[in-house]
Amino acid sequence: MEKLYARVIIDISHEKVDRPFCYEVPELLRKEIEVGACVEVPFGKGNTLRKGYVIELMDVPDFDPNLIKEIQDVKTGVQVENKLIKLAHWIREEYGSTMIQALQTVLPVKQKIKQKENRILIRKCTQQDALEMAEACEKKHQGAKARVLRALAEDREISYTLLTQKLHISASTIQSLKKADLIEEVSERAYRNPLKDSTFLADKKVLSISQQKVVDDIWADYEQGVRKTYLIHGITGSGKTEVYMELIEKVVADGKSVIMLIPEIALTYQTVMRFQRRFGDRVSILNSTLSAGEKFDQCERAKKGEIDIMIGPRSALFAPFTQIGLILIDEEHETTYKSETMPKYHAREVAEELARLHGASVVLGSATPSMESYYKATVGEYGFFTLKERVTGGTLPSVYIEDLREELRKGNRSIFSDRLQELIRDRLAKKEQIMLFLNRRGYSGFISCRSCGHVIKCPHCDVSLSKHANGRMVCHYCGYEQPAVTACPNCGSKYVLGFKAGTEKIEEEFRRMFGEVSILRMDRDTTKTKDSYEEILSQFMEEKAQVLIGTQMIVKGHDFPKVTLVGILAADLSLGVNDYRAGERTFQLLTQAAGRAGRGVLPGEVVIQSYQPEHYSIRWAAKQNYESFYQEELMYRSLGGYPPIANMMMVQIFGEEENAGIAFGEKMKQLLKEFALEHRMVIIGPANAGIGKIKDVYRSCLILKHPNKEVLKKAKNQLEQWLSTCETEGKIVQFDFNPMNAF
DNA sequence: AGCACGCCGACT
DNA sequence: GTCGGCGTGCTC
Repeated sequence: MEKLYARVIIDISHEKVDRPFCYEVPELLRKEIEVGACVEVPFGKGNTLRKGYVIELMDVPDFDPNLIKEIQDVKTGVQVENKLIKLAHWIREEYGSTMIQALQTVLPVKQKIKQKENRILIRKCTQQDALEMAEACEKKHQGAKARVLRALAEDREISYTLLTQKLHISASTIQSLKKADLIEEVSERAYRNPLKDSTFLADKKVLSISQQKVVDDIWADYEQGVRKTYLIHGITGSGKTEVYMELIEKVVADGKSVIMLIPEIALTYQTVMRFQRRFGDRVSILNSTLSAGEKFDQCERAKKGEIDIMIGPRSALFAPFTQIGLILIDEEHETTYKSETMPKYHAREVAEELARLHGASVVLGSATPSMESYYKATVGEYGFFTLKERVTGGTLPSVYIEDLREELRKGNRSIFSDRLQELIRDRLAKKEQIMLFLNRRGYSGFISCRSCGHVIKCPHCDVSLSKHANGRMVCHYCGYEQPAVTACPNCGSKYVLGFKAGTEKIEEEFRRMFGEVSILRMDRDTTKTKDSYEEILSQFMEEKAQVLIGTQMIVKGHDFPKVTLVGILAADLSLGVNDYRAGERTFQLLTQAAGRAGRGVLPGEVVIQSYQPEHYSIRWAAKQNYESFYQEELMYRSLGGYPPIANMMMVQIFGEEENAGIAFGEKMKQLLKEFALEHRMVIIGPANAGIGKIKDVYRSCLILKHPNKEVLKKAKNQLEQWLSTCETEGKIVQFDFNPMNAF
């Protein structure tokens, strides 16, 4: 029989060994060994037995066969790591990446900090003895030992890192001191809980009939052992969160854990407190503001079963629970659920695979579901529920669409249409709040020459520089900065003008037209520090300002009862981009923005300004009609061969030299020629990316399209195979299935 | 992490 | 010469 080999990662927490080793799988253990299995292997010179995990199985060894050792034993019993490694393997296959990359996304930051910070060495003798020993060592020219002893004479305890890094002490020195019984090592661990203890007030709300129906239906399936994915399409304010909480409670009572994904931006103090009030200290959060140590602690707590519910962004999927019963994804259409680094996985798809591994259900919720999910719901692949009533009360706002071309014809050259101006004056007089939203991706206030049209670009990126309030010109992709130019570098003309960053310009215009009003501005400039985002929102909530001007970030899930007017200043700026999701994104943003008005008792009005008011995304968003938008968008998607009807795979090529990426892409195209012909797979490109260069790295891409994702995965495997053998000359290739953003 | 190997200064 | 501390590098 053919021999079988396994790649094993050794479970010792050190980056250096964080790579696979090849072992032979003995005949006897063949049945028990699978990807994710925990094994015992002889390691190192002394062949000491160590714990490791199988990350891949193969027939051909990737190491000198004479030196390969055999796996000693398999540890049975399912550990958390088992499922996570299986999941990593699936991710690797599904999205294309190295196994190491997949493991790094799935396994909680390989301890690393676990001990290093807490490993402490303690002196086991008196201060006097230590000093004497140090002197003795110095006489014997044992400098390293002496340094340790002198340091320990000062303080009885010293951290391991301080010793090894600042005093240049090697492990062997510490080892010999330990043998001499002069020092002792302790590692202590104290949990840091990011959530402050709070009073446990189970304020359970009574569900509406339609909310209760959703819970009952899903729970009926659950009790019968049916596990599938459900989509809840509920308008803003329809009380999806109450439904989630009810389901969580039931699943937790069943002894299973729950993972709830929330877009990072919506993971605010209020949201967390709401769950904490209901579930007390059995709930934990994971987010980017947590330190690595805190994140690790939360994972440890999950592993030990101290918590049942983990809330967080897409990475929370990898919380080490042994038995997951339910995975919730709120605002499931959000693009942040797609990873932007390798492996470029989609949290929704990974959640479904993870649920399959655990025998769990998945519940997706959104006011504007993604095309993918809605499609699956309508064809019956997902369980489907709709929540149409606002439980919070409040009426849906009246929406007006204003044609900006018409305004221009009338001679209105300001950024505010006549109707918007009129309504702004009205609200200012009534002392009600206003939100102005600028739908502008990249928000760059670019600088150009009025005389020759030359646009000033970043020398490292294929992007125009933006003018900042401090007068300098900045690149938002690489951080490059230079003083503002006074003359055009191309023609020497003095008429170089910077268009101010969108929101800044609006604030200026607003003040010019409506006088001194308290205005808050929210964009990437004003939210640089960690808390500034919440800071601005709470100031607005407390009515410290009457107007809030911002980009997309202001439209996400916040309730401001006093807001009665929402102005969307240029609804179509995101439509122009060459991106098949532009229509969907515009619809979502407009719907969300419109949903901000009239959340309280006061009725709201929304003004959508646009240069193409006839565009279906804008028309249907104004009518808050998801279903009609979906039908029309689906038609365009199917015409263009885009998801959810078909699948696409983008092969992204990064390289140091200009045009080399295109040539390389051409090679890949040739390689796939036969396969493409056989499977009727469409290949588009290679072409330069929309942004051709970022941080001095040139970008190009190749696009593959096919109705069946499996065909694309096969093409990906062929390319991966080829890439592993050929000389890439420093070029990096990444795969992105059904990309979310223009490349 | 642990072990071997090899370098370099000190001492029989 | 050789003994022993100490840093370095490898582990399938």
